[in-house]
Amino acid sequence: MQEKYVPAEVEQQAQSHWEQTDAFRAVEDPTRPKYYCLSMFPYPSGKLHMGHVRNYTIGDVLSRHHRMRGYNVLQPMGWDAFGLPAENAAMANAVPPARWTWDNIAYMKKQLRSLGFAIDWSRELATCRPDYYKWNQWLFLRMLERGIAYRKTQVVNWDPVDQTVLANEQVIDGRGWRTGAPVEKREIPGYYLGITRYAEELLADLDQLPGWPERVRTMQANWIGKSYGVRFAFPYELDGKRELMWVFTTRADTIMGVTFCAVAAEHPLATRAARDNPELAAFIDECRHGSVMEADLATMEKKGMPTGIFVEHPLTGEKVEVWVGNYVLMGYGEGAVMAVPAHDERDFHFAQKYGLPIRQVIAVDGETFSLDAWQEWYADKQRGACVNSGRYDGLAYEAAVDAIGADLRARDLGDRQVQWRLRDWGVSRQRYWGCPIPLIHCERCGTVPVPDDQLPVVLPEDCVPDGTGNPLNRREDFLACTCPKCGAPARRETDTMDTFVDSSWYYARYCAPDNAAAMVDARTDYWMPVDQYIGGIEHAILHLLYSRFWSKVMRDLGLVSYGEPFSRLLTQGMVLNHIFSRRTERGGIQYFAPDEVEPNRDEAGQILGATARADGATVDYQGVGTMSKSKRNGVDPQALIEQYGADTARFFMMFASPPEQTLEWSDSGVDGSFRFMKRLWSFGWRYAREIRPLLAGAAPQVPVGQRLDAPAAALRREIHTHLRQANYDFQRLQFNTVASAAMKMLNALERAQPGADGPTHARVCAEGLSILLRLLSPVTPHACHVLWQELGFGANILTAPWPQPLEEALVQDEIELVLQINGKLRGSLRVAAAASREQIEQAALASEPASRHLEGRPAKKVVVVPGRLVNIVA
RNA sequence: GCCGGGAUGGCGGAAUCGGUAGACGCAGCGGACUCAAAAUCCGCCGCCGCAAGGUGUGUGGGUUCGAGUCCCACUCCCGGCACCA
Repeated sequence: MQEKYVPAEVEQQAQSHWEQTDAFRAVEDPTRPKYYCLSMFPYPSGKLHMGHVRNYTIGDVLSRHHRMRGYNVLQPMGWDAFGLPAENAAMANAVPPARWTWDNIAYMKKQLRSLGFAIDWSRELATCRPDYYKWNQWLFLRMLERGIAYRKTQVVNWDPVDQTVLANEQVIDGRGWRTGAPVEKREIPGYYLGITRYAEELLADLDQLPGWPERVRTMQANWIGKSYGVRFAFPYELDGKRELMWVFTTRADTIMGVTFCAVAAEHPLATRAARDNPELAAFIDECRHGSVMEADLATMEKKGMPTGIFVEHPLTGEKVEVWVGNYVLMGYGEGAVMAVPAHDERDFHFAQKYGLPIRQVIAVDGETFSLDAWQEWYADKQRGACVNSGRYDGLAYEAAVDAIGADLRARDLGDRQVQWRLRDWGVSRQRYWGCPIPLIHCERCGTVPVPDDQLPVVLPEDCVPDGTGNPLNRREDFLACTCPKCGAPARRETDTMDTFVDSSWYYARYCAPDNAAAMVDARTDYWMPVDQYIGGIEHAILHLLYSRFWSKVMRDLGLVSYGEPFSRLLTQGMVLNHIFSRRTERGGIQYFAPDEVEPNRDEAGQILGATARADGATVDYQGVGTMSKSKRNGVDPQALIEQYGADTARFFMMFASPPEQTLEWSDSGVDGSFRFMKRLWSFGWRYAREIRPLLAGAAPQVPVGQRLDAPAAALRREIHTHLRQANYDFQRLQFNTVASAAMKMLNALERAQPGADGPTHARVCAEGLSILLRLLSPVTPHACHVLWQELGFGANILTAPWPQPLEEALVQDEIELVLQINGKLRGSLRVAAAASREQIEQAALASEPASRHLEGRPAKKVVVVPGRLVNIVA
């Protein structure tokens, strides 16, 4: 051991020890409690970013902590290796996505290793490897056999210039990111997975996930969106035929207030009406432009046009005009809605805009209905009762819906129905860098599944996308095949799967990564479900919901025994950084890394804009946002690791804020963490020279019943108090205060002057240091490993028992209480720890501040909070 | 727009069940050591005030002996919105 703290040497020593002893290989062992600790696997974007460091440090702290508490821990790692950024990189650099991806994986793996994570690398997987995605294909075919996977049309963003499908991310203000051309909506066929079949179970099982944050369960429940309503039809006669226009509503109680209906631009009624109405045809064409994103649809201007077609109100027979509305979606519900402008905000604004009638049918006592403004109470179905509704007048929401539902059913025009917001999962992507969908198109036999013994359908790895569609469409060697049914020449499907498929079951594959014959095996039963899953809050809905769905499908196929894959979930807050961008000449968007620009700030230091260092021209400031490859605002932790070492980087990430909170990145503050590491090291150095010799080889625990003088007892009490706090914080996953507790322990040990005070103090000090090193070892494992060994605490800190606070060390004779008068702090009170309420009251009333403030008057009331404070109400 | 979350000194954050607001750090200021600097160590450090004291947890109300914490109304910021991952 040397006096100076040199992180590179310390970390090298610890890491080679772990490697030589294969310390983190996880072996199934039914005699020990298992702990499967999983961090969300990274997309290999190029370099680790701070979000990764945060995520994987949290996972590593938990893994190492549980290991010391006696669990058989599995902490694997892999790569979410398919996806769009690889295609973008390919376009920019003319490198095949496969090559780019594997280079990134190699670099990022080196970075992960340098951070010293306790990962079982023997289980590493990458979703772009055929031995992994073979099982995506295999399970897809099983779903197809059972009708869980099926084909229907989907609406996509279409770039008319590049002649390609765009991801939502590639649409900026309704235009293609590369071409700047207005995006069109286009309907194309695709495959869907029937997640809605599991809606009821996905919703109900949220109650069985107490280890998940409440907010995530709420978000999922709202996303699944179970609602009770009525599906009913408006009859109409057109071209001599009697037809029905179906709608769904959760507000059937307002049915007598319907003054018009609205249908999607793609609705058959709209198509029919446009046949001899060029103006309407033009409007429908206009609706084809713009984005398919819900956020855009919700915020865009609501427009409409009458079709001239009238339908009949199902209860009154009254004529109701049908409009085409750009806000009605064909793919959601029936593609048609009833409009009750008096009691629906969107309908209200639409009616005002186009001068349509508004008919009040709900009244609330004491509230005045007005046509001038939308008011909140209109929408509250728990208040009010029907008016202007004939035989339904006076009925409240539930009763009105019941009566109206019954009347519709009697006429065969509708019934009560449960509706879900959740839609089936569209998994087809018109992209190259993904898992091929294992289907063959035969002229004679139609679409034919690839037989199991021909799996996997291997993706050729040498394509270079150029932005003009899927290059697989031009790969004859991939396309050409024979029909498995009839043997005739046939064509392969070129659509690939959504990358959410890859990430929906990787956690199960880690348990049996080398099984070439099956997707999962008995080892999966040992490790699953994941005991602790850790990942960004941005995955709170989609990834987690898809994984839950996939698990239930695998369970129903008899592949696994669990129905929920993740027992406990920690959603870490995002690491944010400033975002700078600029419009390109073609109307696209270009992002700048924060170190490529010089920010302009106002007097308060707020960033207003910036200039690019490269060309000195202005750049727009977009505020802070999540660190991402596409926005180019990630911070590479490499510099941090090289300058300070992995332990400091890890410690700082944990210390900076609690895991669930968002973290706005800033370099300052790392110095403090490095200073702490240096102080820890030099205290270890001093211990080795001054303190340890006083112990004469004795164990570093204070013997039970050992009498200590007051300063030694105080030091020991402080160490054990911080330990008790830290253990509590570990249990509630608040690691920033664990780091604080470690700092407080070191402060206490340094203050105590242990060497100068003889063997008793040395003993307390040795015990304190042994607690500190064990407490800290999950966070800064390298330095703790070396110090533990060099200072003679034991051979290997990984197998040391987790420290527990001792009652004997915590007892106090006297405690200090806060003294308040009328709720304001006026002093303090020292009392015996065992003092009764009466004794405390008397001591408080007799105190100097009490007599000063009471001036002889009797106190109205004295509030005593045991162990905390006394409040005298004057 | 809808769903979920957040806001505490110059900065990151602490405060466990409604009980001392600002723990632990960063930055800053003052001092020691040094020829000097770096490193290290000691002290000070919410705001107003000479002080006594007052005031203070995004804003405005409320409940309570006592509110960062509970209730009502709002503002701003972040995440998600189904093809970024």
